[in-house]
Amino acid sequence: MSRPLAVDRHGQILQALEAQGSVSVSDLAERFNVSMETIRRDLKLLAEEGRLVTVHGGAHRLSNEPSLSRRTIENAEGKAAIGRAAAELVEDGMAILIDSGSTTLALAQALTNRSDLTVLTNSLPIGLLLARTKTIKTVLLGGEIEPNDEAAFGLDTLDLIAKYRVDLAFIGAGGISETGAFTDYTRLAAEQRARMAAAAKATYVLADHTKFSKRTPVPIPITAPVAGLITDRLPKSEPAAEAATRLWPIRVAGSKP
Amino acid sequence: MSRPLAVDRHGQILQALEAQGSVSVSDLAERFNVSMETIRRDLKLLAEEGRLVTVHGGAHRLSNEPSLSRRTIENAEGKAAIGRAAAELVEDGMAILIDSGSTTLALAQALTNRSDLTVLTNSLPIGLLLARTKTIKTVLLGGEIEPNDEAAFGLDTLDLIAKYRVDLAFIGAGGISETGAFTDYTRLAAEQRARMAAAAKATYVLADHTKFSKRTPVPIPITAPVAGLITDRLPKSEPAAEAATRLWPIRVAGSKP
DNA sequence: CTACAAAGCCACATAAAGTCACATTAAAGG
DNA sequence: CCTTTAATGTGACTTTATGTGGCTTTGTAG
Repeated sequence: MSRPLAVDRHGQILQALEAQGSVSVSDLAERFNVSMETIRRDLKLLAEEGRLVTVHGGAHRLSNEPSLSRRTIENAEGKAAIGRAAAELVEDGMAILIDSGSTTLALAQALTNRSDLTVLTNSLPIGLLLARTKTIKTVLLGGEIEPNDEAAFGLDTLDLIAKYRVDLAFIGAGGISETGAFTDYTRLAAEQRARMAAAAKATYVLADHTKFSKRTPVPIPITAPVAGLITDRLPKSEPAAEAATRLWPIRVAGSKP
Repeated sequence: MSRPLAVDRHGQILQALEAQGSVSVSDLAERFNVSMETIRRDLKLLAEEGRLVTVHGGAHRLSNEPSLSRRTIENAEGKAAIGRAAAELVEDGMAILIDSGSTTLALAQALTNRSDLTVLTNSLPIGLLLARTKTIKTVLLGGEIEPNDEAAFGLDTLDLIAKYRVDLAFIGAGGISETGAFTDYTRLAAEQRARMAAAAKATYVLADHTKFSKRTPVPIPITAPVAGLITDRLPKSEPAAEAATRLWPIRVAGSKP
């Protein structure tokens, strides 16, 4: 049997670290189908190179947040599936816009092995991730950085969005209302997402199933037609989910298009 | 039997590498119906030409990671000292602009325990680092990302710089000429650094001692007065260093201000 | 504070990958 | 047609990566 390349694993470990802040030995072992011992050896190696810091149970990024943020990222698997499904919609040569958020980050992860793409994003982790591929042309929509999102929001960002026109936009949402509409936490974020949609020929909303039971105060005023909602599964007997199915074309990641 | 051309195989290997980032010996052997030994010889050859890096089990692109991360290590101690010295010039409540580069990244590191600051930067690592402090207001000057610098350059970035006015700017330089002038690798980078200086009441240039012996083609057209050059030590009998001492106020990190 | 499960560490086993010398084969050139 | 040469394959041996099991350490619930 041929063996997968260890360097690839190392690269992906570092990427996961960049994205999530910390990783656990057991998760990585499961993800790559190798023993925990192998992962430990990987982490030790990367630690010697000064690329991460090992801690009991895993590793975390250097410089910040020594608190072993043990919160495994919420519904990581579902988000990864959404990311892969969304990536399939992206064709070579396209210019696309990717919103900030953990679900959209999964899309960026899924795009890292692509080339001949132009990606606009307001998210710093996404920008850094894609720029490092060196095969994807990346434009960062700058502005004031919101620390919780690690992304730019504000007047400058809106200005920049208006200067571009892309084939596809992938935006996130804070929640989905009982009427099936997408909602957000703040006026600014909602407005910005709407402008992103307006800059694209077609817009897809990425939202995992937990969003159907989340209610956030501000409706996202999308004027452009939404090409689809991509999610990981539709919760039964959830009014928001039922309403959404009537409003938007829905694609459930993993099932046939 | 006629033999397929080896050159074709080399081309396809490089193409696969470009697309996937890494390739494995066993996959290639199967794909081309040749022995693993032949593939190894191919990879060795291409590695000697500097087109890829061989690893156990296969090969991967050279560009992948060691760009910024490697430069950061180069003279890390001297750069950290410069960073600390520059940080002392920053007072609470100030708005400052920090250029991209490994030396300026050291300044950002030195600022992480501060608060009540507004920092503008075109560097993604610096932006992410400072945003995570949550105590420093961070504005990312967006635009097209240059993968090697992991920072934004271009028309959008210049536009954004022009919209702000800051107390201090800390900029880097590619090298220092025999006449003591600061130089850069490209026209665009030089112009952008000059505009950064123009947006500040006072500008400091951060350059470690290795810059005195580096020659890069484009002079940085700074019109605003330079408040000082901060370095880690002045090389003896280096014309660039002598010329610089006559042109700019120089502060050597570690010595008295 | 103790007990116990999870994580880490170390030494050893093993299979895949690498290396090298040598054999074989196909193109190339009189 | 024969010889030469470059490319490729083969087999013996070495090195590397990974897994396994026994034992120690660490973290944490009770």
